[in-house]
Amino acid sequence: MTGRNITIRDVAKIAGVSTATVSRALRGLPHVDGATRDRVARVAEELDYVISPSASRLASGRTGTIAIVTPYVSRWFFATLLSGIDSVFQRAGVDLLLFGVGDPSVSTERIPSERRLRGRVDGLMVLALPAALPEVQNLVGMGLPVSLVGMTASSVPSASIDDVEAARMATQHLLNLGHVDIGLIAGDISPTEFTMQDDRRRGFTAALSGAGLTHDPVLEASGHFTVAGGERAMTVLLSQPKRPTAVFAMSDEMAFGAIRALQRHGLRPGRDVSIVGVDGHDISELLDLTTVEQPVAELGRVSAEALLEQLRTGVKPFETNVLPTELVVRGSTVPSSTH
Amino acid sequence: MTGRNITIRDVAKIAGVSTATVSRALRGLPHVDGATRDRVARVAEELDYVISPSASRLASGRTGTIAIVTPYVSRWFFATLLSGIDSVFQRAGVDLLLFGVGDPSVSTERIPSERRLRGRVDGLMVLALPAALPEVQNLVGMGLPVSLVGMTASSVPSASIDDVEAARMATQHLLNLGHVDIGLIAGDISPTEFTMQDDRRRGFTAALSGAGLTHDPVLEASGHFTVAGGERAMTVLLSQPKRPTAVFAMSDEMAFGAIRALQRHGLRPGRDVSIVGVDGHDISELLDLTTVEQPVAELGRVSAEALLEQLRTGVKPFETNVLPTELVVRGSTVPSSTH
DNA sequence: ATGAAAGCGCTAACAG
DNA sequence: CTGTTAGCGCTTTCAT
Repeated sequence: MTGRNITIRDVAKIAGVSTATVSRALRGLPHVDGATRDRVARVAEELDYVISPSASRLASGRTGTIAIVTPYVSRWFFATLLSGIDSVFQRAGVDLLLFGVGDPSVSTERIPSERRLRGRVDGLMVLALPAALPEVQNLVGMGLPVSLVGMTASSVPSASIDDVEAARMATQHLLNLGHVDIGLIAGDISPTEFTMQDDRRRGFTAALSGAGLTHDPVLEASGHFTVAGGERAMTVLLSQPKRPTAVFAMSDEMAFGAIRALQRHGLRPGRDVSIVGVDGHDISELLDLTTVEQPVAELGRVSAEALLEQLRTGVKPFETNVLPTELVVRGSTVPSSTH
Repeated sequence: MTGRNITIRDVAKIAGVSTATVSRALRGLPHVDGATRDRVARVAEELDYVISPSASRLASGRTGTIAIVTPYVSRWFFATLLSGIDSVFQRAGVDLLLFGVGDPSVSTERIPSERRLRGRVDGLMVLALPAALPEVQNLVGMGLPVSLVGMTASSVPSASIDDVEAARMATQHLLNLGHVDIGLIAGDISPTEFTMQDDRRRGFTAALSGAGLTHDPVLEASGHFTVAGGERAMTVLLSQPKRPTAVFAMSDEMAFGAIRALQRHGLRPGRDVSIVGVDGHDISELLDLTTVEQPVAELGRVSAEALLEQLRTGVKPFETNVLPTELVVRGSTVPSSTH
């Protein structure tokens, strides 16, 4: 449209300096005279000049881009993480490359290969993917700076919550209310290598043990971490001779489904069966669901900052950030009536 | 780690051809002998060679990347759009650059400037931003291929629903149930240039007119398109002498808030006040909310495909895709008791 | 069908 | 503090 694009050379010529100086001046590098810097800046401004990213990248070897590898992009937890991550990198002027890879228990083929990423990004963030998956291990081990959220791997920076503790808190809350027959809506029956799930189960059983109880397998059903799954799971639990008086759902979305199942059976959460979840989903307050809140956007932010740090200093922050969770009591949990 | 990166030259040398041929062969360009192509492919494979994106971009002028400019990334509507868009471009091997710009009525400074985008992306998608904003007009007018979702602009491809019709359907449903005192929970009081809102209001009033009614301003409150806002709006409506027997909320999230307000007042949606929303939010079924569903992920997909088409053929698809909406009746709307 | 060669626009030593 | 000079690794005419 407007003829040839303007390049660093145009700026250099008009400002009466070399391209190298323009480059230094515009990037805020040291060893540039103040007056020179100003002049260059002014000329660049006037010409509406922008550094060509492709050229800059080719010459410098840096991409100014990081990849985000996530199973889902639209589900609440991931979308919220994403917004936290986005806020950090946007401020830093780093571009985000989004890789939605789908449910890893269904297929892992969309997890980008090392080849796909190398030379394309300066670093990557991996969100709540099973660390044990070979594809994920490749990502983490490829030498690029990495930061994790909702998962951990040895000597890789990460941000997550203490899932054992979160589940323990939720369960302990039910115990404190006098419940004994406590049901569990877990994620998936198949033994994936997904630690989060194991951790939450461990917290659940630990709380029971602490109260001198043991987990009756009859009181457990799988909710696949979805609303629909939670509903099915609760329905199963309700159709048994031994009904739980309270249920711990491993996620709020499954708890939503459980609430729905109760309503379908003419039962009311709280009054008839107590329900507690984990997450602090947007909608939980609306549904009056007791839950253990985790600071989701903050998890994204913290992990993003760890990666940014690494990108800037070149030093790998060795840290595993564990953020606090909080029990928020609402109407879905009440004292056991047999109490 | 493994010494120097391998380049196109390595492949060329080993395959015994020129770099030009390697380039053609690997990109599937014509005028390459079948045998040659195979040999090159094999060598590249063995060497685990990948075209350097930066170099390729610099040389070709194409980026293989498109920008997504969206007010929010974590809110349901946008996250769902994003997943639809992502599915299209990921299959096409196009990278997504995410620009979360925040609520445009609060600040527009994060909307990327033309400078920030030029040379950085081959095209862009703009999601449900007020088309009248100067910053948005800049984006759309900068000459890059553009595709819109949830908004329209003359001679720019887009995908959206008929907001007038959606609102009309919702309102007509209430009228059909015998309601007369119908409240409106609108988005924002300030007259932004955001067409969606105006359209939905127009559909609302049109339906009323069709029934020989007029919209009483006393029955309107603003819900700011959020759950909390919807709750406040409904509370206002309930505290007036003239209470509506039914309410049309311009979005499901506002309807959720309205439901919550009803509950707080000891009222039940449906039985006491009928509520209908627009969106088809994930949670609507859970809350038994009657709503006019729009195909959100599909909107993203359709618009993404329009952009892809444009990128590939260079021809601008002139079309404004209007996708159908559907009234889904649930328990939150019942016949007027005065009927 | 293939090769030679000229860039793409910038950065990074190295000199000065 | 500033300029010179090689590239970065590919794509793309233009020849052959």
